[in-house]
Amino acid sequence: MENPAEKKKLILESTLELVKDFGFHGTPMSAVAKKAGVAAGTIYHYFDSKDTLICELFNYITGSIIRCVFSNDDESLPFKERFFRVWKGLFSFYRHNPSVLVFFEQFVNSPYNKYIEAAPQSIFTSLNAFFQQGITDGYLQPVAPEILTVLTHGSITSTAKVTIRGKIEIGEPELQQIIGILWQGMAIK
Amino acid sequence: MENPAEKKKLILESTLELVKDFGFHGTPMSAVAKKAGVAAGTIYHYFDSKDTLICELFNYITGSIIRCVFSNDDESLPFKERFFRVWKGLFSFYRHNPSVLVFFEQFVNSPYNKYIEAAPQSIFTSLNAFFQQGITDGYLQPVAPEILTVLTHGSITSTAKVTIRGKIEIGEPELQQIIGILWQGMAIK
Amino acid sequence: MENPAEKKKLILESTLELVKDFGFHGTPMSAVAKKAGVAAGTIYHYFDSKDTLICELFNYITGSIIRCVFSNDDESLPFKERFFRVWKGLFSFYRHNPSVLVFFEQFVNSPYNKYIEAAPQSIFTSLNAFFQQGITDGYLQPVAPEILTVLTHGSITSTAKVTIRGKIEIGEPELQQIIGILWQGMAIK
Amino acid sequence: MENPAEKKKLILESTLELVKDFGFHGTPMSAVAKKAGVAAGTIYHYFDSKDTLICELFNYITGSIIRCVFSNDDESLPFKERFFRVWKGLFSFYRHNPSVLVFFEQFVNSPYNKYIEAAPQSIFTSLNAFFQQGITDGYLQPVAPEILTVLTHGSITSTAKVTIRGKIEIGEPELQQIIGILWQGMAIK
DNA sequence: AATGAATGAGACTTCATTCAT
DNA sequence: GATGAATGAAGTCTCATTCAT
Repeated sequence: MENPAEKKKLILESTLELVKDFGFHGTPMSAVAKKAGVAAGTIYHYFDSKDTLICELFNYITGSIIRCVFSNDDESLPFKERFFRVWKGLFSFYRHNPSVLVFFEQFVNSPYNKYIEAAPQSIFTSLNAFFQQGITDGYLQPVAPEILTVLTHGSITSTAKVTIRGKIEIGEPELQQIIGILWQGMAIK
Repeated sequence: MENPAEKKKLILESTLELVKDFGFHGTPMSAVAKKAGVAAGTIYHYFDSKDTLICELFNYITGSIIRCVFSNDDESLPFKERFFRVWKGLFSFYRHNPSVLVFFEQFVNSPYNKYIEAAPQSIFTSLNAFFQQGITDGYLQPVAPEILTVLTHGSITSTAKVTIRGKIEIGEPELQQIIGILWQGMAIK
Repeated sequence: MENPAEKKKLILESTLELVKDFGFHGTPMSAVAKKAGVAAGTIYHYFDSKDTLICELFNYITGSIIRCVFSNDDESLPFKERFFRVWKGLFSFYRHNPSVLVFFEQFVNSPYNKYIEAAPQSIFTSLNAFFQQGITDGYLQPVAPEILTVLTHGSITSTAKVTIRGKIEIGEPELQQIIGILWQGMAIK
Repeated sequence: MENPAEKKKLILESTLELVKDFGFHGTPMSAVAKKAGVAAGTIYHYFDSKDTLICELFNYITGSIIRCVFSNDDESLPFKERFFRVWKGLFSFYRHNPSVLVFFEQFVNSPYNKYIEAAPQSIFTSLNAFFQQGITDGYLQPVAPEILTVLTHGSITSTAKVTIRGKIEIGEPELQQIIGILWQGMAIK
């Protein structure tokens, strides 16, 4: 924790956990400070304001989500398998990092979303590229890749949320059904 | 505005608009009062607290969403057409009532969601019944109807959100593509 | 309750009960209205303000206390017995009407006490006269009657309070001891 | 004022003065802050709530009253003189610290009194011990010491209150009379 | 860099009082 | 006379932010 970068990360992670449980407004800076084990004033050495902290946290988790997508993709595999792997990889990431999913959803549905424009990177950009390639290579129907991105990401987050809440039992067979429905609708033939 | 029920509705609608633009915490009771044209104290004749107001508003919009689903369905039509009509009806409703969509998403992704259990009605219940019937009647694949509900509602809200934000141009052809993808994946044959 | 005087009394009694349990500030006019079974506005037909209500209630209970003192006195009895009867009568009254005692003590120890000057009657006036007579008739030591009044009333309220709170067991023998101590100290010989 | 303990004390003393003049509800936190020369929010670093502040203030003045009793007692003196000294010491303390007396009386006669059970110390405990010793050593009549405590404390506060209000002229001779009455009633012989 | 006491604007809420019915 | 919805001033309390140490 002596490393400044480490301390900044510690503050971000603490905020992430708290926002999951209590929301933006249920998370005072004092609570972040306490969870991170630093003084309230210290946070302001790393972030200009609470809003800045929230926005930087969004960029931080966006990076982790994008890395997840890339780490699960393998261009040498058949495209159908790539699609299944990417879907399941991102689903698994959200399922096991519910605080990321909850924060992401809170952020994009809140007034903060106006800052998304300014974000240096986007989950959707990388997924768009993935689908563009699938279309170009003749595996997917020729629709706007943005549409496939939205449908896919929406299905992942929706499924992850019901799974996390435990309202529906989602096992491996159900996942196969869900991805299969999407694939069948999106694929050529 | 003379009718007490009207005034309560007026407060709910005012809150809905403000939450769309400013979020829960960006919407002080004083702003609700001002927009509704009542004194701050008056709100407390109709709602015990801000939390109560928020939760009642959730039930209020849930009712309007459910009515939308029912009003667009017509059991005498072919199931495929019913699916398209319900999807487009709900999409259209969200698209033209963005404050409902934004509030709904903020609510379910916030700590308030723990009060959903206690809600008297649910959007998902009515969609579940719709899909159960499609499965029973042999039009849809035999997967859990809850899964079809989640996928369908997720696709509607995701599409509505990108449409509202204007990032992607979504016209009638694109809608047909999107619903077509889902239908092709979900339908038998 | 149809009689206006009855309704005024009803409001006073309702206030008395509530103040015992919740104090002045813990007793909103709305609670008084509810307990009295009238509308909030109705109270203002009988009392100008909450302060007026509180002060009139003080006068109201002062009257009941004074009547208690007089009703227990009997000038034909020996003075010692009169003293014992008055003491026990007032003690018994407070003990069985704790709301009167609590209200009285709250009132005299609060900033309202500045209105006592304007009160039309006083408990102390009648007790002063009682003791003056005892002094004049040679039964009590020649000290200022106000002093005897204060000592006596203080002993009654103090004893009543500990009795009501149940912290000390006060039975008939203890009462005899207490009054005996006072009498022995105050009486001649 | 640099010492944190000093600032806490400053807030307590400010509250004490204000409550004397305006009562609990006549003393907003903003007034306490102003009198103490701190910001409103600062009070909440030292006390969880207004109720906590009031209760801690009760404990604070209880401590000062108990110290007064002890500082005026001297076990080497004859018991009668000890009694006179303790009575006059406490009387003098209340007389010159009317805010303590007024606060104490307001507190014990208010709904706050339910918190007295939880108080770490009590005036009555120390007086009880004093009287128990007087009984054991054969100077006082064999009645429950709690009774003597109640009578004595009641006589002190009653006398102090009339003195403070200036309604009766209480000089040294009158004090002697009052304590004499009590002593004569309580003492053996 | 780090601390955390202090600030004070502003949030939620209460409630004495009014007044149209 | 009676009602009770409506008012809005004022109260308690929170919390993002600052700054002397």
